[in-house]
Amino acid sequence: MRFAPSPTGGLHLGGVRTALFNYLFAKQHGGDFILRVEDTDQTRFVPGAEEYINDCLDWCGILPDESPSKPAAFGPYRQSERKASYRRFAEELIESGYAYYAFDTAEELEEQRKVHPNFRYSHENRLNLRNSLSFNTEQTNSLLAAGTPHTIRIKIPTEQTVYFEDMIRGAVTFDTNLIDDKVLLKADGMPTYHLAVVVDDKAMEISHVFRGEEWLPSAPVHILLWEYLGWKEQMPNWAHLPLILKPDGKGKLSKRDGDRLGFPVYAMNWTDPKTGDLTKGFRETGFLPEAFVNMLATLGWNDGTEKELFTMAELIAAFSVERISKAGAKYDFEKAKWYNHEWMKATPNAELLPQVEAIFKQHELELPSQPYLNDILSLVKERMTFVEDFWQQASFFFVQPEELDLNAIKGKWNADKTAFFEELTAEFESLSQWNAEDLGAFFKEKVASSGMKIGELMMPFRIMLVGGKFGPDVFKIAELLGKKGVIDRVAYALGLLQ
RNA sequence: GGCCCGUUCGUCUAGGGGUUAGGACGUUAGAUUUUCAUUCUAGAAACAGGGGUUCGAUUCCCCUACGGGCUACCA
Repeated sequence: MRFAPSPTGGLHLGGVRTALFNYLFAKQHGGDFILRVEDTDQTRFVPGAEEYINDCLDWCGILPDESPSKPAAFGPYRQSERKASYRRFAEELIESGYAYYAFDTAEELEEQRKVHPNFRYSHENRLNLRNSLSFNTEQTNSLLAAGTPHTIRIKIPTEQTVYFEDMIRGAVTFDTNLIDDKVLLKADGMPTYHLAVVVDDKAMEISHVFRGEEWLPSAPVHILLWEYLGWKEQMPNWAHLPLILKPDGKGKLSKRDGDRLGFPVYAMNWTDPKTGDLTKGFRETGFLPEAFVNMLATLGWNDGTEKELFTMAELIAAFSVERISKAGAKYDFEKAKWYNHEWMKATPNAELLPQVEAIFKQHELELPSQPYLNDILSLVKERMTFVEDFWQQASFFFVQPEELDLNAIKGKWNADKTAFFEELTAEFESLSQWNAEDLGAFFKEKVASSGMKIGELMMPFRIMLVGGKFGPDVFKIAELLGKKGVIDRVAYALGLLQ
């Protein structure tokens, strides 16, 4: 068995999900995994896209089979390199009466659409248009001999019902009277997607096609093509996946929605080589690949239990195409963040540390020692949704805050409090133990003997160390900051309070 | 307009002829944390509508409505 995710899979959330489902299915059934990259239209082909898609899938942990049973000869194919082959099959269809040459220019057809708003190139009007069905053999041959630009169109039959069994939707039927004669080969000699998928899937011996629901209406054309080319027996199974929709409003999720609503829609940063526009990726937004994959897999699929957190191995074991839902899903970035938070907590520090260290580079700071960093990460990890949050949560450990939120304490400040902190730090000097527990006990004892309330002194202490009303346990912070750090910060704050 | 696909809390979904219609995100309240966040507990919140079939429909069938997709020499 071989599997092929949709052609542009990798760029967009939906595309990555298609590839993921494809991968899970292939892993379960022992199939090779092929990434099918198609560049049917050279003007649309984007340099670097193929490598980018591979990098995205690699980051997600979706990897082509390392030892495919039939490697080189089985693609992935570049359509621009296989022009002759597509032409040959298109002409074969003409010979067998399933297709025809069409000489109408794009402009002529456009004109038709202006006059007849519901214009379709079909059995209803094909004999009134300029093609090898309405012309006699002589006319056609002379046009061909003169090198007249032309397309090749499929001749859709009348009065037939195309039926197929979709792995997700079950029986789907189409009335051929309502299907138009799609272009198979364009005037420039390149195939359209319709011809290309069929020819390539045959050549690659694809057994299962996973693609988005937007392809459902063209499925009958593909099925007819498999039949007319004489390959009916080898036709793959189809699975049309539900679409991922905009969180608000209407329609499919697009990369513009991400920009507009402030979340990524691509797996990784992508810079369009033509426009230079950057589209932000989940990786660069701070998502862990495990969380990204988990979030994608549970968008439109579940295992029937209440389990929501899955590793890749668990997904491979639990996945089934039948349990993919049929309806489109509005994308919810809040839930995506929750997945990342859960995975952040589940990921060992050692794996997070390299990314945390990168933050120090960004801020051009000297890297603290690993054990120290590790302790701090443990302390703030569960408060973080993204690795980037580390800075917001813990930067005060490494940089003494210059701006302190003094407003919170200034109003009630008095000489007694100044005295309290001066004495406190003096006594710190002689403390032999320096850990959160002892510090807390010492602090409380000291407060009690001062006659003041603990609530009046805890907050000032926190603000002196952290700079604001946030952060983990004060004494934990004090412990990690070290004796000298604490004494310095209290002195600094006292100076500001004078 | 035509065709195809779909429709359970705001969102993602479980369920499936007889259920207190379950979970998660979000939200609200309370507890913990003498901060903030986390965490915990509790609450509000859904079967699109109408016809059948049936003793009984959220579940099966039909219609309508709504949503989405496609309707290019784009994929």
